[in-house]
Amino acid sequence: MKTIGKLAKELNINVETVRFYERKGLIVQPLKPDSGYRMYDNTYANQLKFILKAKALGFTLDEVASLMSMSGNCADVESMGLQKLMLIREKIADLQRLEQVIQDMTNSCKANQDPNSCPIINSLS
Amino acid sequence: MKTIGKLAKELNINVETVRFYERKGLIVQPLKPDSGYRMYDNTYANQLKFILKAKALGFTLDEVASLMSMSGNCADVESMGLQKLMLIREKIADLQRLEQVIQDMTNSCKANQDPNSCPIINSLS
DNA sequence: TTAAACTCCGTATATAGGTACGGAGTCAAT
DNA sequence: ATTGACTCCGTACCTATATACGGAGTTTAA
Repeated sequence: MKTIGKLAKELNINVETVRFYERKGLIVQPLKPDSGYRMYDNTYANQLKFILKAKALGFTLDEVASLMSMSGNCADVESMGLQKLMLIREKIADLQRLEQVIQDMTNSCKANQDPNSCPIINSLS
Repeated sequence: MKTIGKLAKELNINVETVRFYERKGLIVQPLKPDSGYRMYDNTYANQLKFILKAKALGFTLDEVASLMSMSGNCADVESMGLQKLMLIREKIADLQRLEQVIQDMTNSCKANQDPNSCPIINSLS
């Protein structure tokens, strides 16, 4: 059993973040003995690690809450994963289009002879 | 010369957005005759189109302000474009790694026989 | 035993890029 | 002349994800 400070330090996150996740309903408020201090056991650490990993995969906190409430129903979880996958692929495609446009622009800058007329500015104007 | 409402409609943006860009310093407040109404000429429409195009390319409003203040100095503009290009490429690489991870996860869901144990949840736990 | 460190709670602040509101004044069409 | 649409301004609100603050109570270590 550890206080919120120890827990946060162990997970390398902020104390306020733990309380924030509690307010968001991602974790439940743990028992608070006489002192009024929250006391956490390892199941809390594991839940928080789950949250952090899912977040790192690009799931929003609301989505993390959903994942946690699915209690392992594989079809539901897979469906959410596939949905996220589609979004990721769309984002990649968008960024690749953007990459092409900006690369073309900067290339025409390189080819440009007149330093006071910029092809990028011109193509935006 | 048109009022803010006509201008906004022409550009398919919100009146409040025009005022917001003014507050941000992206455009200057135009002359206001007796009525107190802002009156815009075409140079404003062109400036706003510039802003909208640059925004669509992923430049932040602060960056757009910089671009506009460079007054066509091509080297500076090119440098900002290259910087943006690097960021875009990093984002693409990040997303592609993510894509791989989530795809592997959902694939192992498909291969999973037990509907009450989910490989995704397990790998997050 | 006392001082430092920690925790409590509610609320405010931050980012980016807007959107919404409300009361008062103005313009345009009938 | 009136009514509806438009504009003014300042300010509050929105999303998402936290972080910061302040005053009061608690624990811990020297």
